[in-house]
Amino acid sequence: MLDLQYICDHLEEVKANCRNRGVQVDVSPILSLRDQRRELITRGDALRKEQKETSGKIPKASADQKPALIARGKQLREEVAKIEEEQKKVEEQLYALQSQIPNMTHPDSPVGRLEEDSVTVREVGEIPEFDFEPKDHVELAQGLDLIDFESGSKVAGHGFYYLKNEAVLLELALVQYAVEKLVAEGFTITTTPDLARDEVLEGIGYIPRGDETQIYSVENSDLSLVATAEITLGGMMKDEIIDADKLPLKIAGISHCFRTEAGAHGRATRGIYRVHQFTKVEMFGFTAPELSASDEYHQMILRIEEEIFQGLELPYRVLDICTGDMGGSSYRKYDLEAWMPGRGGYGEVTSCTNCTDYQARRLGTRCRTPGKKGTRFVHTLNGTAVAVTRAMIAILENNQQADGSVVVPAVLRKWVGVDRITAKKG
RNA sequence: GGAGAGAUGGCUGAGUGGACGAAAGCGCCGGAUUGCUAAUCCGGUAUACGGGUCAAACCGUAUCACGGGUUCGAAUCCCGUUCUCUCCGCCA
Repeated sequence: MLDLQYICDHLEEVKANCRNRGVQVDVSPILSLRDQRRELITRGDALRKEQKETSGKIPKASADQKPALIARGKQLREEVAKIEEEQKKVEEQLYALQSQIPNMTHPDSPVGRLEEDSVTVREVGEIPEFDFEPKDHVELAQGLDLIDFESGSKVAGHGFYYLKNEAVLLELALVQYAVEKLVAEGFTITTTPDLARDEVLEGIGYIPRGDETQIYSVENSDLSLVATAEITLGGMMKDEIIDADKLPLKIAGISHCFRTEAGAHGRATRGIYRVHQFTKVEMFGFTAPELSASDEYHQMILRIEEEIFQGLELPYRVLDICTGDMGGSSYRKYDLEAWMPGRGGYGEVTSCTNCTDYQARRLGTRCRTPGKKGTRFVHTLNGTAVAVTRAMIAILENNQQADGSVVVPAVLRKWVGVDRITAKKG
């Protein structure tokens, strides 16, 4: 969330930003709530001061002074309790309101509401020309016995699948390839929990429970299945103070991602484009709280994402995501969309976001500069290295041959073990 | 899952109802001193919130895992939660 003081001092900018983002929230009450909070704190502090003084006098007081002091102490206790309750209520309202306000936006982010308002920064790679009718990944997978949708549905329902045969090797290869790249880039790699506490989800900006939620939650617990390792990677530093000279922290994680995809019915539901579970290698960053630092990190993540797809020899474009299409935490966001012949268009394969201090404030992740007083909230960033299912679609569809076989990208062959995936005999 | 022990500042660790934001040591910062890769001595060294200020200084409040309770008063007593450790069970 945004800083309360910042919101109050920049009310018009915040309101304009909400409009650009397509977020409907009445920001106005925040000023009076802020003032109410301040007054309650001032009054509470004064009462607590008297309370301390009163109770401090009691041990030294004479026997006939004591009853009056104790009576006053009791009275003060009640008054303090009342004030504290009021303060709690006001702060809850403030928190609820603040949580609805999205992050401020990079001045260069395109303003718009729809996906189409995002701006293509560049297109890289050759879109393949086929001298035959190209298949989509579902048909290809069927011909090559790579994905078992029927068993997936039977066992877990629509949106689940079994990868089989070379598809399994391809998944492992993609993960290995991404990890190898990230290690070379100086990331600390992790495998993260696939579940996380609701408070961590909330800190990152997810709403774990409720009608519209994208999150699977575990009953009778405060745990939810993670939608991305962004949650668990960001959560690592919850309530931590990091030495500023250790920044940026470059951490990556492999996790499964679980999404209910509520409300997404009918939208690209074919195949493994939109599924309830997939494997992903995610980059995360904690940087110094300066835009120069987080911008630089953001560009680095984007470069790595591009290099990963260039290495796979897949055509893609980079989108500068418009104000209306980014999440609440985002200050700026780029997507990579790979060409997917089966859809006859581009499909999102990665995404990278600079959240500035928006997530850090709620997570309580700060940094301290040695020798300087105080702490500041760090900037956080996240980006996809490889989302396995999406990358697999792009590989299968772009690398398909007239005979239905699929050429394995050269960089993955050492793990897949073959140059080409062909139909099984028999 | 069962039994027990524990959680104190950057770290180690004392503190079992009032004089405790908290001893001591280490670390760190500043200074003094000594001809010697260092030692010694002195001083300082948390964070958040509110007020205050151009900015500081400063003032107040809170914080001894977290949340509640008892009490005039809680690091200290009681309850719950989380986490850590030890032993047992189970298990990959």
